[in-house]
Amino acid sequence: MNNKSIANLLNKVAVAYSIKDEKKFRFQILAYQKAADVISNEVREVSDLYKENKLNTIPGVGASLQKHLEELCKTGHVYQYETVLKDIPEAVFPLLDLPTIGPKTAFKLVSAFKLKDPTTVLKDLLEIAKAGRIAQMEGFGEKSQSEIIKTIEQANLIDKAAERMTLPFASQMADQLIEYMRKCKDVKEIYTLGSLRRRMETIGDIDIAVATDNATSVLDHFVNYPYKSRLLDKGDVSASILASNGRRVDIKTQSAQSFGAMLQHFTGNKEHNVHLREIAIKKGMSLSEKGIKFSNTGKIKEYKTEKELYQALGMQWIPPEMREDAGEIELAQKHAIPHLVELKDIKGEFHIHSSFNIEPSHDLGINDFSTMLKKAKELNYKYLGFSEHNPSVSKHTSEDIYKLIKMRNTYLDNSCSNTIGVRVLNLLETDILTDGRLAIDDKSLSLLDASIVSIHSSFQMDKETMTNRIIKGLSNPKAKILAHPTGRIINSRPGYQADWDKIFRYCQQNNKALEINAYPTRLDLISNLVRKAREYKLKFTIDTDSHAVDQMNLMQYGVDVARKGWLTRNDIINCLDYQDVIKWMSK
DNA sequence: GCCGTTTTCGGCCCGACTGTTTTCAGTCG
Repeated sequence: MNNKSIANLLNKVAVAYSIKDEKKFRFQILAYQKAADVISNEVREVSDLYKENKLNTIPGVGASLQKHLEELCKTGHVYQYETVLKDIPEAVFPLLDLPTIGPKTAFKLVSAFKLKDPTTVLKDLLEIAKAGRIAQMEGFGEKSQSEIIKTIEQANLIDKAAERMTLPFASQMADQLIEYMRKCKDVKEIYTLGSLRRRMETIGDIDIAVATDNATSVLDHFVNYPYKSRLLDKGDVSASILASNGRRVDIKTQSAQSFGAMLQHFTGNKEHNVHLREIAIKKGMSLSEKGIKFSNTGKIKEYKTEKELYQALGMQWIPPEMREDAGEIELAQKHAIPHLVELKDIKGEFHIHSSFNIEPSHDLGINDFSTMLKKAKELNYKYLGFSEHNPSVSKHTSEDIYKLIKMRNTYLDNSCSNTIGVRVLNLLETDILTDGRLAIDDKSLSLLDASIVSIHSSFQMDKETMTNRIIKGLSNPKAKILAHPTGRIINSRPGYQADWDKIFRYCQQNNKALEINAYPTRLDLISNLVRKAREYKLKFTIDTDSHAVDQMNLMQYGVDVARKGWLTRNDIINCLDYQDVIKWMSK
């Protein structure tokens, strides 16, 4: 059973407790939800932690949950959960995906109409609602009935777009909207909120905050957004639309006077905010989106900026990317928040695919050396590493491969790099073959400053074989960077199974770097693994993996992931000067 | 069911919104 299904099970238990007696089980419900949340974000598999006897290292898992998880890993089921879930029809759960329907409502509906089949429950309920039978039930009315019809029909529509957006996609969508919103003179300040502001790798909805003295004017402007497909909601202070690409956009307005409190509140994440409020309570304060209420006076103090709000709670301002309740609050209380890496710290990159044809195993880039070098100059880079895929092994002898690489290097040395002041690194993206050998031999590798190595085949290996394969690939002295380490493709392919602790330890002991790949559907290494790798004091590179010159603009998203992993510029190889990069590569 | 620079017992986040109600339950972020 993987983490996702375990989290799913714990959430179901929470739902069952809500239905049975929400008051009585109030804190169990919270505990189960929290554990489900932690486990769904945990990079270590629960089944592995069980084998290593480390279940107690999962935050939010105490003695009782630990016992249940052990039973689950051992036998595949948990007696107590089965007992609890016995009275809850499976058809309840699909209804919970509908907005405005929670455990109680779902259970009432499923019971009243004896809905059994979870695969057809939405369709069945829609027919019942359309026949007007819901409005007759106690606690329901015409409005809730039409709301149910609307949300089920809407769910069918939205389902196709149910995949989360990648960060770059959401970010560009928000930029476009923000540019439009700035045309309204009443917009004083405008920011993204929620997961987008926290720079999560994938985003559900776009949330926007506006500081204004005239909410009506701002909201009127918003609902006239040209790329709107329809209006979802509009109140006095907030509104929601469905954009023409099917994505939901929410906007919230607030006076500049308490804009900081609102920004903080809606940036989250939930656990971060809960933790802050617990701290506030101990100081006799109560925290909300309006500001801080002091219990001795009963008065609410407003905050213009987040910084003032965090200060009032006795801590440093926390960059949004770090707000996950992963220890950042404790750091802020000690005024020890690291100075996170910024885009301007980046001095070059190592993973660029040009169009120079060395008859590679995988895709070529579409632009030539000089085009990419000019772009590097524009970005104020001091160096650029070319990392075409290695010449295909099946079609060439090792002697052919040697000649191809040598020819590329000659062209590169004669490129425009000297004239424009961007140094060139002779690199290559070399496949780690299934047995862990690199795709090209040492003689060819000797032509390079260093090699990026990566997995491009046989993703389905078992964990131990894959771990050994990666480590063996990295063991070549020329192999310095492990590219897109987990191999995941967002919304398409999960990463391969590997023992990350073992790989991180190897990298630490052997001076190897992990890549943070900024390509929109990769964003790999993923941020929670970055944070883990950081504990090993590893070095990282941030690369765009560009196959076209415009993709070099995507560096920001790699920096976002690095920041989310708490990295400073000292952790990152491409924040070094050229000479220090060369020194590191030859170590 | 979890957790500990007040605690191993006794706490555990906050407000808005909505609909069905005349004071509240359920849902959401």
